[in-house]
Amino acid sequence: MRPRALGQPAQERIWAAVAAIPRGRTASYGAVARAAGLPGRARMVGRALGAAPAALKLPWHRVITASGRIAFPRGSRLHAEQTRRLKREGLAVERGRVRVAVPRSLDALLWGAPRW
DNA sequence: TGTATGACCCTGA
DNA sequence: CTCAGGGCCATAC
Repeated sequence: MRPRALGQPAQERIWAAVAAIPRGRTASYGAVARAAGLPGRARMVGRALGAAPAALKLPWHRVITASGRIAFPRGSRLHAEQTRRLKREGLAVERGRVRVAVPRSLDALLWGAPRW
């Protein structure tokens, strides 16, 4: 028996939750954890993303911290990469902080931001 | 077996 | 807004 890292099911639920984040929207690590049935385990989300096979093509860039910031250190390669991808989806990113560029509806205004 | 380390979060000061 | 403290838990050493 091969030691299952992190517990297969949990990791896969996290991947599924991330895959479900709509384009142009974001979700916090904690929100993804809750959506995956793992409340309080936000750290596991980052770990699962790092371990995710590239073939899954997950929208990992749509996952940010609860405070609306990019989790990677400023100046790091991944920080730049995530910023680029978010901007390409129409989101405004300034100093590592993500802001809704253009709210498309009242719903977006009321329900926008991190939660989903 | 024990300690350290994070793609985190929440509360309080 | 920042900072510290405590919680979380799979991994690495």
